[in-house]
Amino acid sequence: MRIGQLSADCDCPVETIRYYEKIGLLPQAVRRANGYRSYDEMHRKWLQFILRSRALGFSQDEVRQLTDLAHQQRPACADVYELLDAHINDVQTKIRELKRMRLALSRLQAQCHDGTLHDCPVIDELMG
Amino acid sequence: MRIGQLSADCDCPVETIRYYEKIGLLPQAVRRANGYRSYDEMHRKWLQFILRSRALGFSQDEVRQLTDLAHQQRPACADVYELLDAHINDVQTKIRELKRMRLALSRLQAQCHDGTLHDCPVIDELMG
DNA sequence: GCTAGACCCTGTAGTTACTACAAGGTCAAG
DNA sequence: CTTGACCTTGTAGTAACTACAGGGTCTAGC
Ligand SMILES: [Zn+2]
Ligand SMILES: [Zn+2]
Ligand SMILES: [Zn+2]
Ligand SMILES: [Zn+2]
Repeated sequence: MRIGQLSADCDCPVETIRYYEKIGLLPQAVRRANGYRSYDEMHRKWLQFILRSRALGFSQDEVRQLTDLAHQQRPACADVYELLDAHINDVQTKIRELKRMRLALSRLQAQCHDGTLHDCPVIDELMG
Repeated sequence: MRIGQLSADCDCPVETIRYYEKIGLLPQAVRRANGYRSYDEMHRKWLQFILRSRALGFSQDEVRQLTDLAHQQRPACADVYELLDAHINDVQTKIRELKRMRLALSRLQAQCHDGTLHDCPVIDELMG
C-alpha cells in the first residue's frame, strides 16, 4: 500500500509517517519504480506500535527503547517493566505539578469573586 | 543593577531574561555607555510577574495578555477572571489526559507481574 | 603596565515532536 | 491532453527556552 492508505488506516498524517521514517523510528519503506513508498502489514504494525506508545505519553526516546525491546525475539519482561515504571513516574510527576498549579489558580481566582470587583487583586498578587 | 544581579535575585537564567526582552515580554533594559543592560526595581517586578505566571502554567501568549491587563491603570476584574478560567480549563484538560494515560499504563504494567514473566505480554499488547 | 578572570554583548543553532508549505514528479480518468 | 489526486524532497515554522561561539569590558593582583 502507498503512504496515503497507511495514513488513512492508522489515522496518522502522511507527514508524520515520513517524519518517523526520517528519524529512524519506523523502518524504511520499500520504494517502487516511481519512487513512491510502499508499505505492508509489518509496517502498519510498527506504526501502530509507535502511535499507541505516543498516546500513552512515551517520549520519542522512550518509544525508541520500546521498539528496540520489541525487535528482540524474546524481550526481557524486567526491562519492559522498568521502562513502564519510569514512565509512570514521569506521568505522575506531571500530574502532581499540574494539580499544584490548579490549586494555586483556584485560590487566585477566588480573590476575583466572580469577576465583579472593580479593582482586581490578582494582578497585584502576581506582581508580588 | 546588571543582568547577572537580576538573574540571581529572581533565580532566572540570564539567557531567559534576554529572551523575554527579545520577544517583548519584558520591557527593554536601559543601556549603559558600555552597552550593558541596566535594570531597576520596576524591571524586577515585571520579571517576577512573568516568572510567577509561568510557574502557574500560563503560556507565553497568556502571560502577554496578563501583562497587557496589568499595564492598564485599572485592569477589569472580569477580564482577569476569564483568563484565569480559560487557563484552569487548560490545566484541567491536561490533568484528565495524564490520568487517562496513568490508568492505561498501570493496567499494562500489571500484565508484567513484577517483571518476572519470561515472555512479556506488553509488547504484544502495543503491537495490537 | 599587564594579564587573568568574571562579567557582558550579539547572533546562531539545538531541543521536542511534529506541522506546513513550496516546487516539482506521477498517474488514472474524462 | 489536461485536470486532479497523489506522491517526492527539502526547508521553515511552532513553544519556550538553552547552549554555545566569538567577541568586548572591567576589576584585581603582580
Ligand atoms: Zn513484562
Ligand atoms: Zn516517560
Ligand atoms: Zn479579579
Ligand atoms: Zn493556559
